[in-house]
Amino acid sequence: MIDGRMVREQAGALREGVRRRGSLDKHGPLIDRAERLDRERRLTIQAVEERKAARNTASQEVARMKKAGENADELVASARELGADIARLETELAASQGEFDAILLELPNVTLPEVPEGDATKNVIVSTWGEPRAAGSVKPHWEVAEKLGLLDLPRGAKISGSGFIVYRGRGAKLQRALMNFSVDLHTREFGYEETQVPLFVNRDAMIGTSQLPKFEEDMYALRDDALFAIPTAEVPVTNLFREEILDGATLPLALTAFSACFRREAGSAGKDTRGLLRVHQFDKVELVRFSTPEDSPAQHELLTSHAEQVLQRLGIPHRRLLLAAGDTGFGSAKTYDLEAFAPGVGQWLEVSSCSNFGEFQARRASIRYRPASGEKPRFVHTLNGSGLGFPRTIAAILEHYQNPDGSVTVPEVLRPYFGSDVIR
RNA sequence: GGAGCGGUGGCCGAGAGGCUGAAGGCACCGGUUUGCUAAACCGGCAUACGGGGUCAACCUGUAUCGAGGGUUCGAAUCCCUCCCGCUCCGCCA
Repeated sequence: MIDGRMVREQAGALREGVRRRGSLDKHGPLIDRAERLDRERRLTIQAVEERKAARNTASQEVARMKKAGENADELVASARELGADIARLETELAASQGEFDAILLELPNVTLPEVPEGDATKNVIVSTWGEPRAAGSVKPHWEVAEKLGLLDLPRGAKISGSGFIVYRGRGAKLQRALMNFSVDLHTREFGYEETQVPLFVNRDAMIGTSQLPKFEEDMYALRDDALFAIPTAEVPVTNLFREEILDGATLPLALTAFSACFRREAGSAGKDTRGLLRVHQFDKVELVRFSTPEDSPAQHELLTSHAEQVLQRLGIPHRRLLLAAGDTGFGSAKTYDLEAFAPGVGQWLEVSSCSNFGEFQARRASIRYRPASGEKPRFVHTLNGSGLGFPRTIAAILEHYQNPDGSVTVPEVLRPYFGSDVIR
């Protein structure tokens, strides 16, 4: 969340931030309201604390008088009145403070200056890698997959619903090869610590990484246990250090996690949902980094390059997009999307989204670091990106590596993990 | 699921209605001293939010002893609910 102090000291920057996202109409009035609440809140704080100070001195005087054997009844009575006053003011304070806090949770992060303003049409293609095959020159992945027996979509729909994928045989194995290859790459070459984390997390964790309260309808929830299925391993991994103060010397921290991810995709029914394009449950390797504020822009480039490396080693043509403010995620200050080209469906598919959250998540989750012994704790910057999301990566492989006879060549780096060089 | 015990500052650990923002120790920082390392001694050492201010270092108020409520003039201390940990029993694997 943004710093509450910004409401008082930099309301203009906040307004400019939401304007660049194209949501001034929606968030502007919230900022106005927050400014009023902040003034109200501080006046009430003063009033409450004045009375508490008076009560504290009175209480001490009562203690003194009783010890001296004097009658303190009168003072006790007046202190009791103060207490009633305090209770009333505290109710007021809780109301304005509560509303103020709720607004803070609703306000998106302010994007960095280099992020273009406007909606997705203003996204910038930063770079392109590889030679995409002509759109429509090959069959869409679902046709190849069906012919080769890699996916069983009807049975997935039968046991869980559409958007729940059953991988079979070499389809399942391809996924496992992808997992082992990527985790090995990130741990061996790029220095990430491998983690395995819970797939269900509590509400505090979801708030910490800013999935909640805004996007509750997109989450699967186990209401009996007050747990949510994670939409990405970003949630458990980033929250690992919630309410902790890290030793500055350990930064930057780099963690990776392979996990299943669960998304209800409410509101996107029927949109790009064929085959592996948009599913409710999928596997992904996530990269998470924690850094100092000064270092986070460089860490962001580094993390994005790690995700890109996966695509390059796989030999899949792809491009990097700098998302415009309006297309940048709620909590992100800057996001690169990596898109792989899938010639069968003729589309660029988002396979990774690499974001620098600044201190937005760290503030919510209270993840701090001490720069050096004796110094004050500061919020870390959190970053994460997928490296990569598997269904769309598999879609890209099945299309890019498709041969005229309908077989699919296995990318070279996967062969040691997959066990053969072609799926036919 | 049942029973018992426990949760206090960066860490360990006292305290059992007012004298406790919290003894003592460790760690850490500054100083003195010994030719280096080490030791000894002295001093310092929480966070958040208000207010004031020649506004990053100063003064002042409030809150914080797992969380949230309650009793009281006053709660780390008493009561209730919840969370977490440990031990034992039961249940499931």
